[in-house]
Amino acid sequence: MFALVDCNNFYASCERVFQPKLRGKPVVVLSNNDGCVIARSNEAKALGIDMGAPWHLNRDRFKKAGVIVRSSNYPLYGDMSARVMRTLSNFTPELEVYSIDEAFLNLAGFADPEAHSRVMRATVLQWTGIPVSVGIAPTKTLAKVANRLAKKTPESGGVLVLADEAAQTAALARIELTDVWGIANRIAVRLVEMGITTPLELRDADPRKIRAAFGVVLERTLYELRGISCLSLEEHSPDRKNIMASRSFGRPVESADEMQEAVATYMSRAAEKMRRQGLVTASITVFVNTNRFREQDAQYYATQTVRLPVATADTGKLIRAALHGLKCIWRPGFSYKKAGVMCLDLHRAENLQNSLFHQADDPGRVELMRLMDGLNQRFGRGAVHFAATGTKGSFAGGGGILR
DNA sequence: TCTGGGGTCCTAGGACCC
DNA sequence: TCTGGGGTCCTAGGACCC
Repeated sequence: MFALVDCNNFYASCERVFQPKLRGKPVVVLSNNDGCVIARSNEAKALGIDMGAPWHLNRDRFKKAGVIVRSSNYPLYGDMSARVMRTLSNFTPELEVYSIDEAFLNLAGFADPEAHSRVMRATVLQWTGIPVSVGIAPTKTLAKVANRLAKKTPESGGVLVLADEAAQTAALARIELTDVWGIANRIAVRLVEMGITTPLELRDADPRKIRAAFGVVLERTLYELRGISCLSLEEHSPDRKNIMASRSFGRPVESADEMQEAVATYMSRAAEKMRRQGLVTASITVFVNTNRFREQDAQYYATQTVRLPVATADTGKLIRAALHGLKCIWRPGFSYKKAGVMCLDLHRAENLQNSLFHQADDPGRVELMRLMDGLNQRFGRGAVHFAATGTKGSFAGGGGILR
């Protein structure tokens, strides 16, 4: 049995923990630059406020309705998330932190998963102040369905189990195609064109047809809806494959100096993230965009990928590379709205020696190779392993004999 | 009439998630 | 004037290899 624990209206709930006067009131949290709505309390949802609603188009309406507005505070949400996850880990041997406000739990072996989950839910509320909902089912996709219904059904007390096929069928009859995990608008439209208009019809469709039309991902969803588990719990999150740092600007940027400053800032933020995860990058991409909402303006989007001679997380080197990339794509005369950097080709820092000495004529490389050859001749091929960190164009590192 | 049969790697684009 | 910021996976097609 899987349980999906999802924090209710997470960012809005975090704001409430420290400002009790917000309880019972419509609260929304805004994105960066107060651009648009990214979280709503139940009271705000009841007023018909949409996710993603642009703030500047709704300011007056919110004011009239007495909506309380907060700018987002990500350090707070990250901290609250860690507290919730720590609390959950007391209730299961296996926990997958799926997002900032969601976790999958393995509840196999618990005699009464529902009772267990009710205690867990009460404990999270008591210890952190965050209300959560719990959906329990034999597959992750059905646990998502159960969670959604737990939120929609006040009588459930925030915990809902879909153990048998009868319960699952009744549950699937209550939701739309796009409520199913993995189905968004585009796929829903194509499914409807095929005559599949509800989650139940998808569950009971021919898996081969679904695979032929949509691929293996949706085929898995179909089986998961039947209660056949295709997605397992992933306790240890694998290394990131990309790290991005980007922002929309509050006002359009037109000067190259200002843009350089922004790109340097994003690059150093990305480098910090990378070091925290023990990673280094062998290439970075810089991108700039004009404002896509201003259709009357000339549009320009550009990216430039810069390959690094040496994989690194060194902020100074990365900023120099990013600024070089920016120079290649900078076109004066445009009003830029957004920019960012992305680190690709990530490696674990401890495996750095593989990417560090790309350049055959690097004096550090030459010296290292000579050393390694000598040692490998004495101790056998592959006997010597070097861990190195690159700084200032040369190398510093240590080696060890593996066998 | 006949025109190998596999592989891998890379990139771009499309779709999804929170 | 003002419309978020991150991520993942899959597929198709081309280059290239033996």
